[in-house]
Amino acid sequence: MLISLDMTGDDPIYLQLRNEIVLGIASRRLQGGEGLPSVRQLAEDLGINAMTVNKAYTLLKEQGFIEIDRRQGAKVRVSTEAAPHFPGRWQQQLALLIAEGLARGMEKGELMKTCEQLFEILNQGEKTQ
Amino acid sequence: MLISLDMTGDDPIYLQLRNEIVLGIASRRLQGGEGLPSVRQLAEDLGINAMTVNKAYTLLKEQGFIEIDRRQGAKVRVSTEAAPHFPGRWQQQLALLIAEGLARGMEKGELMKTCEQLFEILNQGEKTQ
Amino acid sequence: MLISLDMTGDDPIYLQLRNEIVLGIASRRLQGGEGLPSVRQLAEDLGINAMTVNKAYTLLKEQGFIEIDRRQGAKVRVSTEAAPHFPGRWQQQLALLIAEGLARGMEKGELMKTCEQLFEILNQGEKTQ
Amino acid sequence: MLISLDMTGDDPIYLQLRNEIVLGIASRRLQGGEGLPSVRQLAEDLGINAMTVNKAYTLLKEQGFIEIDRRQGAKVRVSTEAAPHFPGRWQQQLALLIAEGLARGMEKGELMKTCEQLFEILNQGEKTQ
DNA sequence: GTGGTCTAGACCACA
DNA sequence: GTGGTCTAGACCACT
Repeated sequence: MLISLDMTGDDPIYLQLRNEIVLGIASRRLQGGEGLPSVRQLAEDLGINAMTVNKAYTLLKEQGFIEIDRRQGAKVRVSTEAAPHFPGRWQQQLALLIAEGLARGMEKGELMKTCEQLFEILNQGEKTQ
Repeated sequence: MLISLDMTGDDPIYLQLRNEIVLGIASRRLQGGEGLPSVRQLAEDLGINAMTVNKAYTLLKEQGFIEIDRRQGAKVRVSTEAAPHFPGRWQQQLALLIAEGLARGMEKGELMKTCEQLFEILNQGEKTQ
Repeated sequence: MLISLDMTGDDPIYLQLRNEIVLGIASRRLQGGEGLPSVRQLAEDLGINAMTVNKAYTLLKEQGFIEIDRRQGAKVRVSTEAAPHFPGRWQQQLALLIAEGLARGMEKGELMKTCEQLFEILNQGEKTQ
Repeated sequence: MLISLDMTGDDPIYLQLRNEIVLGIASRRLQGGEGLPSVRQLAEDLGINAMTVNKAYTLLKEQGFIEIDRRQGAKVRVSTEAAPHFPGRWQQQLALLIAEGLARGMEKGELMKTCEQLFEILNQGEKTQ
């Protein structure tokens, strides 16, 4: 799976990495149960600090996207049960994005169509960026 | 319009303020053409520094949500035709949120329903948080 | 002659007005010796404060573009002899603009062509904005 | 690279600093990819506040002249392909300067020669002021 | 180490 | 009155 990071952008690297992995899981390029590269391996491949990768993995674990086994390394979580402090923050962010569209005069149909398209693209395992 | 800020959270105050105003515009609690409080006034009301409010206003101006008139202060932009560097970043963020839902096993219907509900709540001018 | 002002933009109104008049002189929509509207008249036409117009006229007089006669009002200066503190500042600003082009990788031919086109457009008395 | 600021003039310091850096890039005193001093370092060297330097850097970043890397600080952008909201404003300013020349009776040849000279001076990496 | 954010208080340009 | 700029000093996030 290709991971692209922008070192000069405003977003912290560990967040970019976390987001890329979430996108990978959603598009099933990363299957449930599939193992992730080790922290050191991935750090070397991406040319970044191991602590940065570790931070991304820890975040993903806290948010319920992956599981970390000290012996087997990290792997994508299979079934998704409860996820810590998920819905509130997520809905809040989604509401903000929708508000931005509304504030710019976006119609309901236009918004729903965009959401549906993005969903389909991800669900078919194609790459969005 | 009530504005609530979390001074202890991780999100910068100027961003929270910017977001609250965007939500206000989307929900029409702030009408197009309506004047916003002056930088100093709002800073005093919220108990924050004027430069912080200034930063939020400047950001909103750059993103096309408000206009700043040297004589009358800031006011909500009426017709939001021009949207500087909008769609790319916005779609990217939306795709990420949808991916988070997908990665947690959310169904398409569930997602679309959530989006629609959020849209309706905002469009009816009710408060979301 | 049409004068368009942007009340919400970043540039001060008196400067916008000064610039519009300079453009008018350059394109000969305002002929040498031609009288300008009185301060009060122009202020009323444009819907701005008379002091703002006065400031623009004073600036134009200081820079040698117009002459102000207390009895006859303001009129475009006919022959252009010496102009106070002109060349230094003007060359400096021109150098900065050219530098911006260079810093963005603009070629010499591209730059010269742009300058020539702008010159011709103005010299033919057509409107540029 | 020497940077001279006029603390008593009308131009904001952050703008003067921004302009000096643009001139430096255009004249290749600052090479593409070259690192700029850190915000604090430059502020101390110039005897100004760090936030003022920060504002100049942020502006240069938004206008595509430099990149800011959280790890290595700011550096001159190598390939300047993307130029956010560049041409319109730039042409407008250039047209105004040319109009000032025209309104003072400057001939076409004189203007073109001046532009060419300024271009060559910058392109040869010599200092203009 | 880096840049990003925030504060309290000041002065200035504009209208 | 408005926003724009600047200062000195502080704390935080990221790497």
